[in-house]
Amino acid sequence: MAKKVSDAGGGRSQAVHRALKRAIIDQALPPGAKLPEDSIGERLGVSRTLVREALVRLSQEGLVELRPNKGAAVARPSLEEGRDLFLTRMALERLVVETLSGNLTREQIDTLSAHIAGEEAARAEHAASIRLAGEFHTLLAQMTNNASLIRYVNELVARSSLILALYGRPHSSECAVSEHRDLLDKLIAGKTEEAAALMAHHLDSITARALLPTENSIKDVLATYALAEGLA
Amino acid sequence: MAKKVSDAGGGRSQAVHRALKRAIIDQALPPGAKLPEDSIGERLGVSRTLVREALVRLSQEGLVELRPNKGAAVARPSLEEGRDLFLTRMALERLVVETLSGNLTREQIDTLSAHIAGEEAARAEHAASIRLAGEFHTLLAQMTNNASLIRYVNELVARSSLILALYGRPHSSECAVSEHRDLLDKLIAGKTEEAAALMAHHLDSITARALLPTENSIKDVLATYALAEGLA
DNA sequence: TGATATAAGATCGCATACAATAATAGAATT
DNA sequence: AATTCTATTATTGTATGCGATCTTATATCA
Repeated sequence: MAKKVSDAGGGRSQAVHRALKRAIIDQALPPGAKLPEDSIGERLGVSRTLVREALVRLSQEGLVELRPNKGAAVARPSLEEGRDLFLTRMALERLVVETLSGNLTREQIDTLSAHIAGEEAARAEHAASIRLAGEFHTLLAQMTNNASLIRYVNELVARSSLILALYGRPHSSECAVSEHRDLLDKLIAGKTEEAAALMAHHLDSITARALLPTENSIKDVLATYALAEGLA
Repeated sequence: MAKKVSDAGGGRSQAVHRALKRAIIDQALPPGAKLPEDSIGERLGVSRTLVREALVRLSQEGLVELRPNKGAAVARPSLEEGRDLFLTRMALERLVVETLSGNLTREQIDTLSAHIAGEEAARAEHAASIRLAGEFHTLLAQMTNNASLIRYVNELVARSSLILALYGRPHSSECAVSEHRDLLDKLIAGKTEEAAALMAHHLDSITARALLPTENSIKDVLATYALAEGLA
């Protein structure tokens, strides 16, 4: 039984997929970045075929755009798409919360606590902080053991990083870690409705920090001019 | 500008994807059916490459299973997956209802009414009836104009047909058409909570008709034996 | 000089070829 | 006859090649 050269498990196409996905989420490949099959394959040591397969998968996940005859690029979701995405996230994460509330095992609680601690520790590093914040949500989803739910939450969280990259404020640490802590407390206590409300508020804050500021800044700009013109 | 030979739009791979998807949903390709790349390609007049691409997409949608080195097959979701799927569907379709309630345009109402009429008309034909029932839900989702929501509802509705094929009762016309009618009425009237409740009940019925009967049938079988043995 | 046309290069769409793995059938052994 | 081993065949995994399409640079004309 000859050992495979070097395969992180599950076929080399999946490896390419994971590599690209990671690069996109970490914003090493920013929204809009061109993704030529040749160069990627060359860089990763695989043929265009496998890159293509990975790109198809990524496009299905909404992380890359596949423009016919014009090549693939990292997706640049519109503001409307961003809004819609967070609405959908809210519906699904409410289900997550409802499923988990009062049903967390000791082990799960420890895992989540440890993760939150990790978030607090990594507060300084911008890149890691973003990733960890997202992982908290996927971790919760994971614990529901609901395959569809897990898949969709994973996808939406991944795409959220694109939204934040495009429209998020530079300095905002996307998720207030304390909100994660509070949410966990409610989940442990089995206060389902309070937990759901917290999750809603939590996602709303993220949305507000990312999507609304654009509108606000317009208003701010106008306010400045209004003042200059003596218009209240 | 030479015209393309015959392409229903958007690349031939997508055409293969649509063809297979349709065949799966119509249950022409039942759950578990093997999907060899070259026979499909031969039949559809394309190379394995394109078939492969379509299969990858379908696997991402949860309609086919991609067993490494062992070929693709139409997915055979477990009962648990079925349960989870309908739970997730419920969360998303609740959002659909909330979004639409009281906001349907005259045109949309007409479209939906016409569709329901179509469902009533096709009540006899088993295959068409299944498809139309699903399309009612995707039609509703479409009207939200929420891209993520649309995609996920489409996916889940498609997969639902697999669940029903596997675990559904032979004669049950999956969706009671009257429930669609009632739901539409509530949506028009803007009675959001009632509409949501109706949708929940509607999906619950489907679940019950599909998932629970398996347990019931076991009981039925046991009942038969019980009778034969003079028990109960 | 600026705009348009045209040719060169890069990149994609798709088919095909070959290697690797699994499935199958047949022979040999017990 | 049943079972294991082996050879054959079918099917998948991946790379590569060629024609088509897009992109760009260069040249031509107003």
